[in-house]
Parts: sequence; structure tokens; C-alpha cells
Amino acid sequence: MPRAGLTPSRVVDAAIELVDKHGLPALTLAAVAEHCGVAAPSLYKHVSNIADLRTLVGIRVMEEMTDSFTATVLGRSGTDAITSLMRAYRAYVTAHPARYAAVPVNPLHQQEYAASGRRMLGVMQAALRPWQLDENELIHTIRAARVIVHGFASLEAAGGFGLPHDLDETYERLIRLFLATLPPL
Amino acid sequence: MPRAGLTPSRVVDAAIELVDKHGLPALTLAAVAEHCGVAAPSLYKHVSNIADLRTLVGIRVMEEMTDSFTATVLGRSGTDAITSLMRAYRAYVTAHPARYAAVPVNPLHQQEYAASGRRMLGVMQAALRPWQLDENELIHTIRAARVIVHGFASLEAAGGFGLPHDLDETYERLIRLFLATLPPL
DNA sequence: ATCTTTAGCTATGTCCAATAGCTTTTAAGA
DNA sequence: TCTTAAAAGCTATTGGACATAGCTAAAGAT
Repeated sequence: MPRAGLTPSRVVDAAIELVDKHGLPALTLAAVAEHCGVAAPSLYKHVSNIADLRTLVGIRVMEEMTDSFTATVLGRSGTDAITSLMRAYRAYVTAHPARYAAVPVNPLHQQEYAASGRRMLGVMQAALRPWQLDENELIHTIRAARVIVHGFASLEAAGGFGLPHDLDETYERLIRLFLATLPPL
Repeated sequence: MPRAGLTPSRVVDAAIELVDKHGLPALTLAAVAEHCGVAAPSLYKHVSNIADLRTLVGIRVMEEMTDSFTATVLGRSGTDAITSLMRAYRAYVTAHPARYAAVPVNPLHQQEYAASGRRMLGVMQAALRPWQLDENELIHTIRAARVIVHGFASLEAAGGFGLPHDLDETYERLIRLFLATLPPL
């Protein structure tokens, strides 16, 4: 009975591979266990239950997204930073469409996701800092950005648009649309 | 053994009540059967399987949405029609948040939903008719509208926004944002 | 009144999540 | 090096959901 050397993190790795390959609904403990070369109940040594695993996957994905956003915003500012951030959002989702379904839509309201959610929010707030928006304006502005990036990304990830034809153009228009709501610097 | 008098439509009625009460994940054949006062396997006389039931629920919801959109757009035109259509979209989703999760994001690409999807799309196209947009422009315009209404509605339905505080204002801003992309009439 | 259709039923199989309880690896410490 | 305790794996089992097979009785048609 040699050990497989699992850890929660390696279980999440396997889970994400499964999600990438077969979609979020294919994320079952049985499938993860087989992928890890282990019997299903063994996973409970590393993960509390299937809900916990889904949460860990969601957090992992959010962290990956935030890492990517941080990298792209660093060294940019103003509209350049906002544009690259919005492009990076879409880029992550097109690169890993199935993963995006694992991200909860209300992370700030769920204890387990709150930290990741705040971290992601922080990048957007930082990118908007040059505008020095007051609190009320900042809320509406961030909401608008979120509606656009999430709306577009969730539709694209799920194949919600007809032809891929000109999807870049549609997204660039939406970015310009959003930038137009910001006061000139 | 008196009969329950089920039909596919009445099964969908029960399914939608369940979804409204306990959310989409609570839509199981066992729960629907109990709600109908019938044993679970009896449902297979009216519905092919759980996937079929989910599809029927999704179609029902899309039809309801389109009915509401049609009613609100009739007798209006121009920006007034667009505004009322976008408000109606949100209004349906806030009135029945759980149902919205049953609507597929890519209806035009799934045979079973295609008719409902085209009908809904038709309302939007009709509302945009006064602008006489060329085909390319029409595609981008409809996509932008969809991103905004779906993005906002899916976030709101899932509790994705923080405080409900000022959500009306956020949405009205997005409507104005979209209208601003349309050429003046 | 009879016959056919079909809407219901029970029984059963499969799959997944989850728990209980056992065994063996592994690593820490005497 | 030997002992021992923690923990990582296992098998067995339960419960719930979907699904099918095959039976029975209600309801409509002739």
C-alpha cells in the first residue's frame, strides 16, 4: 500500500485538470480519486467534502485570475491600466473557460471566498485610483466594470455568442464604452 | 389508484415552483414527484429525463421573459422602447431570481431552445429597428446590450452585488451607457 | 360492455457522496 | 535502531438521485 502523497493542493490540481478537460459538472470525488490513483474515500483525508473541494477550486481560480490581473496592471496606469485589466479578465476566461464556472458570483458574501474576492477587488480599485472617485462614484464605476467583464466573459465562456467572428471588436467596444464613463484625467 | 392528471406542462409548473422556493439545485425528480403527489418513476410518462425537464423549465422561463418584453415594447419606440426592454429584463430576474439560472446562456446553439431564443432576440431586433443599423453594427449592438443586461441580471440574481443600496442607479447608468452608443435618431 | 391505451405503481440497478472502522506507512523521538 | 503515534490509505456500507423494467388499473374509444 504505497502512499500517493496527496495534499489538499494536489487534490485541487487534479480537480482543476478535470474541470478543464470535462467541464465543471464532471468534478466528482470519484473522478478526482481515480485521477489521483486513490480510492474515493481517501480524499476525505485532504478535503472535507465535495462542497469544500468546489470552494477550494473556486479560490484557486480567483487567485490565479488576480495574479494575472496584478501582473498586467503593474507598470501601467490610467486608461492603459483599465484596458489591460479588462483584457486580462477576458483572456483568463478564454484560456480556461470551464474554470470560470467555478468562480462564485458573490465572493465577498461568502466567508471562504472573502479574502480572494477582496484581493481581486483591490486590483480594480488600484487601477481606478488616479481618478480619485468619491465613494459613491467608485461603487457605481466598479459595478459597471464588473457587469461588463463578467457579462461578456460568462457569455463567451459558455459559448453564448453566435460566431466567434469579431468578438474582439465587440469587447473592445465595451471597453471603450466603459472608459467613456470615466472623467478625463 | 386515482390518477393525478399530470401533463408535461403541469410537471413543469411544479418544477418551477420548486425552483422558486429552493433554487435550481433543488430541482430533482424526487422533489417534483412529491410535489405532484406521485412516485418518482411516474414522471417519466411525461418527461424523458431530468435533462429534458430542465430544458422544459428553461424554455418556459424564456417564453415568460419574452412575453413580458413584448408587452413592454409594444406601443413604445426609440430609446423609450430600449429602456423599457432593459428594465423589463431586470424586473423579471429580480421577481424570479432562481428561475434565471435555468435559462441557458447559449440558447441559439441548442436545438431545443433555438425557437425561444430567436423569439427573444426578435424583440430586441424590433426595438432597434428605428436605427436601421447595418448587419455588422446590429450584431455588436445587440451583443453589447446582452452583455449589460445579462451581466447585471446574473450578478443581481445571485446576490453578487454588495448592498442593494443604489442598485437602481447603477442599472440606470448602464442603460444610459448603452443608449449613448446608439446614433441619434 | 369490452378493449386498448396509458398513467400510475413497485422493484431494482447504477452512480455519487459520505461515514465507520481497519491497516499500514511514515516520521519523530527515546 | 527501535518504538510508537499520527495520519494516509483501504474496504464495507448507507442513503439519495436517476433511470429502466415490468405490472396493474384507470379512462377513453368502439
